[in-house]
Amino acid sequence: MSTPRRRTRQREAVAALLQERTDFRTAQQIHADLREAGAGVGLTTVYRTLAVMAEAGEVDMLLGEDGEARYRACSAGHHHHLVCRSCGFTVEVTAAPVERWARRMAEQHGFTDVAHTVEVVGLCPACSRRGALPTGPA
Amino acid sequence: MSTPRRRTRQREAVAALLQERTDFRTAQQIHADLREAGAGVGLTTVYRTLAVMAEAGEVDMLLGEDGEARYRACSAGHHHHLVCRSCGFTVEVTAAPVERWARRMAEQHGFTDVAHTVEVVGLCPACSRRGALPTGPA
DNA sequence: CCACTAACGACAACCATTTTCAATAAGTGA
DNA sequence: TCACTTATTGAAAATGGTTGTCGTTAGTGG
Repeated sequence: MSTPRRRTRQREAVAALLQERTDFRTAQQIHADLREAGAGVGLTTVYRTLAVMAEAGEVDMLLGEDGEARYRACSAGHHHHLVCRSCGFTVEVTAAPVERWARRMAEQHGFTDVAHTVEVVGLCPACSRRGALPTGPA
Repeated sequence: MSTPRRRTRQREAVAALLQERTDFRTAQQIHADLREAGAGVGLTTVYRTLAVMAEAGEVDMLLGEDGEARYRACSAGHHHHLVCRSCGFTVEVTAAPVERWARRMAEQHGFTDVAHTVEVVGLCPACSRRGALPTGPA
C-alpha cells in the first residue's frame, strides 16, 4: 500500500539539516536555511518532505503557540520536550508520571484510543540569565 | 493601564453561547452559531472578543491538531482537558502529578518562567461504543 | 444630554500551508 | 546501457484561518 520512498537530493538535504540542528524549526525556516546553504529546495518540497518524515516517525512535529508547525529530528521512542521560548533550545525528557496519570485519567472517564501531548516551555538557563523576553518589546 | 471593558450586545452573546456549550469550538463555528441563533455578530468581533476573554482568563483556548484555535468557557483555576476527538466532548481534570513533574523537570534543567500544556485526546465512552472515527468517512 | 472613546464590522491584507499540473529524475527490468 | 514507470519536484495559484484598516456606532461617566 505505502508508496516506495525514493532517495533524492532534496530529501537528503532536509534530513541532513535536521541532523545538525538541535532546535525546533518551522518549514519556512528550514526552507531558508537550505537556500542559504546553497542546496536550494522548493518550499513545497520542504513541506512534503517534512510531512513524510513526520509520518514515518523520523521527526517530531509540534505546534507553536502561534499555530505554526515546528520540526526536529528526535531520538526514537515516546518522549516529550522542554523548549526555550526565546531561543528554541530543546531538551528531550521522559515522563513516566505523566504517562501513568494520562492512562489512569482515560480509564477513569471511559475514554479509549487516547493520546496525549505534553509540552513544557520556559526560558533556558542561558536566556534566563540575559533576561530574554518571549517577544521582546523593542 | 488596562482599558475599561464595555458591556455590549455582542460580547453578551458570545459569553452566553459559550456558557451553554460544553465543547471546544472554533471562532468560525461560534460565529456561525451566533448567526444561526439570530444574534448576528461580525466575525472580526468574535475573534476580538474571544481574544479579550482568553486574556482575561474567562475562556480556555487551545490549538487543535490542525492549528485552529478552539475556545471553551471553563472553571477558573489551573486545569487540563480530556477531549473527545470525535464529538468534542470535554472533561476538565486536574493533574497534580503532572504539575509536580513539570516543576521538577524545569528546575532540573535550569529553565525558568515555565508553563506547560497537557492535552489528552481520545474517544469518549459514547463515541467508543459506536466505533466513531476521528474524521468519519461519509 | 454630551463628549469621549471603546467597540463594531465590512473588507482587504497576511501568511502558513495545500493544491495543481507539467517537467524531472529515481528505480527497475530487459 | 536503455527504455519505461511513476514518485518527486516546484513555480504559481488557491485555500483558509486570523489580523489590520478605518469610518461608523454606541456604552459610559460627567
